[in-house]
Parts: sequence; C-alpha cells; structure tokens
Amino acid sequence: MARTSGSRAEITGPLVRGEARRLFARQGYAAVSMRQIAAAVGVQAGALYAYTPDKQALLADLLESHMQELLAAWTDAPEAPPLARLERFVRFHIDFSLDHADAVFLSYMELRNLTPENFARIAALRGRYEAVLEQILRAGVAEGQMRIEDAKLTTLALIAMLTGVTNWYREGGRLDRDRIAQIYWGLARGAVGA
Amino acid sequence: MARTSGSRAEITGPLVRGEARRLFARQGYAAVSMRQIAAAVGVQAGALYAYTPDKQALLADLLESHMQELLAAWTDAPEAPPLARLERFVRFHIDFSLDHADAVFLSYMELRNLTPENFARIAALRGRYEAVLEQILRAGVAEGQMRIEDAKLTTLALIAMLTGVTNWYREGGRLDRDRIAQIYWGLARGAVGA
DNA sequence: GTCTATAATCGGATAGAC
DNA sequence: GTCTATCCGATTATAGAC
Repeated sequence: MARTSGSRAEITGPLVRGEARRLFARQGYAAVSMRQIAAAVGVQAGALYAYTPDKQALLADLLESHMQELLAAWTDAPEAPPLARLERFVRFHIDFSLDHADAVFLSYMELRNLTPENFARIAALRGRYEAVLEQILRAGVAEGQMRIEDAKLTTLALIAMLTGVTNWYREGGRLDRDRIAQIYWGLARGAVGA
Repeated sequence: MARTSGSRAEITGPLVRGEARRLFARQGYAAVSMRQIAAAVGVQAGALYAYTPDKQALLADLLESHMQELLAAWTDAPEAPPLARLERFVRFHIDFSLDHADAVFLSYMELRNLTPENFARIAALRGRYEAVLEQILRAGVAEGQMRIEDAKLTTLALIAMLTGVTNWYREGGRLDRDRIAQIYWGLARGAVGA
C-alpha cells in the first residue's frame, strides 16, 4: 500500500478506476474525496490528476464504460423463440448485475451528479439496453407467445425487478445464483402472460 | 424568502424537513450543505441547529418518519381474498410512492449514509413493510389462488418492480396513474401465477 | 428562534521538483 | 508518473448578541 515514488501507470490506472468505483458505490460520489481515493490506491492525491482531468470525469467514465460493457456483453439470438430469448435475457441481466454490483449501484444512484452532457450520453446508452428487452417483448407478442398490455412499461418494470437482486443478494446466502435466476425467470414468464 | 429575524418555529420546522428532503433527494445527502438548506428555507445556517442536533439526525429523521408514515398509511383487509388484497397493495404502493417520490428515493439511496444504529432502526421498519406483502402472498398460496416458488424473493421482486415507477413517472406523461397501476397489477397478477 | 461571526477542518485542484 | 507543498474556497458546528 504505502509507496514512495516511481512510475507504474499500467497498474495505477485501473486501480484508480477500481477504487473510485468501490468507494463511490459505498459512500456516494459527493461523500468521497480525491484524497480518499488516492489513499486507497496508494498514491498522493495529486497523482490522480494524471489519470483524470477532474472528479466529475472520473465518475462519468465509470458510468459510461459500465454501460458500454453491458451492451457489449449481451449477444442476442434474434432467430430464437421470444420466450427463450427472454429467459436468456433474465439470466444475463441477473448475472451481469451481480458481477458488477458496484457499477450497477452507481449507475442508479449517481446519474444526478453528472453534468447534463454526461447525463445525456449515458442515458442514451441505457435507452439502447432497454430497447433490447422491449424488442424481445414485442416479438413475443407478435408471435403470440406473450400477452402484454404495454411493452415499454413492462420493459421498465422487468428491469427494475431484476436489478433489485443487487439490493439484497449476498454470496453464500440462502439461495445460489442459479436458483435465484430460476425463480426470477418464473416471475418474468408469468408477468408477460406466458 | 429573504427575512431578517423573528421566531416562527411552527412554520420553520416543517419547512426545514421539507427542503432538506427535496434537496437530499435531488443532489444526494453528502452533496447538500447546511447553508444550502438554510437558504432554501430562508434562514441562516446556524438557525437550523434549533431543529436538528446535526445533519445526520436530519437525514435519519426523514427516513424514519417516511417509513412510519408508510406503515401507518397501509390498512389491510385480512378477511378479503388474497388476490383482492394483492391488488389493493399494488395500487397503494404505487400511489404512495408517487405521492412521496423524494422520500422513497432517499430511502433507497441514502441508507448507506446512516450510522449503524440509525440504519438498523430503519431497516427494521422496512422489514415490517415487506412482511405485509409476504403475508398476502403466503395467504394466496395457502388458498390456492397463487402459485409462487419463493414468497420472500417474490416479495422483494414485486416491491422493486413497483417502486421502479418513481424512476420514470412524470406528471402529465403518456399514461395516467390509474392506467399505470392497472398495467402493474396485470404484471403482478401474472408473476404470482394468478 | 434567529442572527452574525468565527473556529477548525476539509474539499478540489495546481505548481514545481525529481 | 509521482511527490510535496500550497492556494483558496467551502464545510459543519458553535458562541454570543438580540
């Protein structure tokens, strides 16, 4: 941890982002000081400014790269039956959310701390992700496998429901991930009338 | 707004709580200064300390009284059929959440900024509210009106889904409240296998 | 109950040496 | 790339007058 001097950009860069993500998620963006991040990384506060122009850009980078990673990680199978696609989406969303719990939490909590420009960019990425699910639901209705009153609302409702696992899931709890995903898939299937 | 002096405790007290709730919800607890709250109320910063021992107690009071109000507002009808009780709960939760959007947002976002003692008290209140829904679900299963794999998980999933409306609902939007509640009731009914 | 003034600390960000 | 030192403004909370 403690260290005197020397250049190690390759490891410090990712470390800064990782510690910032962890601290922002646990205490909130505004409550975390640059000095605190620096201490967690093992450098002095001034050194952080070699990696980010300011604190705001650090937050925006974390949120944007999270959304980009989320979109990149999802691979659809448009030819598959809509119900199978929905099941894959449910499992994917739960797994990804639990694997990136800090970033997910940040993405919900700290949007309000972004400048309008940064907010708009990240909200657009979120919209693209929501469109993924909405498209699946519309295909399910079109093919008669789902009964849905409003595809847009159902999209938002399902994503909120699935993301909610990050609020209570703990490693080694009563239910393992597969079982949780199975239960949530049952809820989602019922909600879309299948 | 601007004012020089004089005692007006009866109106200042609620005003402090109201402005603090609004500002905390919009910018986050840590990002809001006591000076900012004071300015919104129309007093100087020092005057706030006649109403709260410190900033932390102000937050804890807001969250606790919100949970107390939520619990007090719900009136069950234990003799009614479980499905009817669930529908009432869905509508109640959406209405109450939209009527107290700032407090709901706060209750989700700022738990991490509470001291452990304050956190424990408020988490217990939340648990009592969750138990309300869980009991309805168990009654529904017992009476054969619902098919549920795990009542506890389904409780958390439904509450997360319903509370999610606060993230996107805007007065005067595409759908009015009744229509939204109707759609969510359809989703919830399907999720519990009814 | 509210004001003004202030104590004591901490915040983000920068400059210049190495 | 990192450190030390520092600028300067903002922060919470308190003291004492009214």
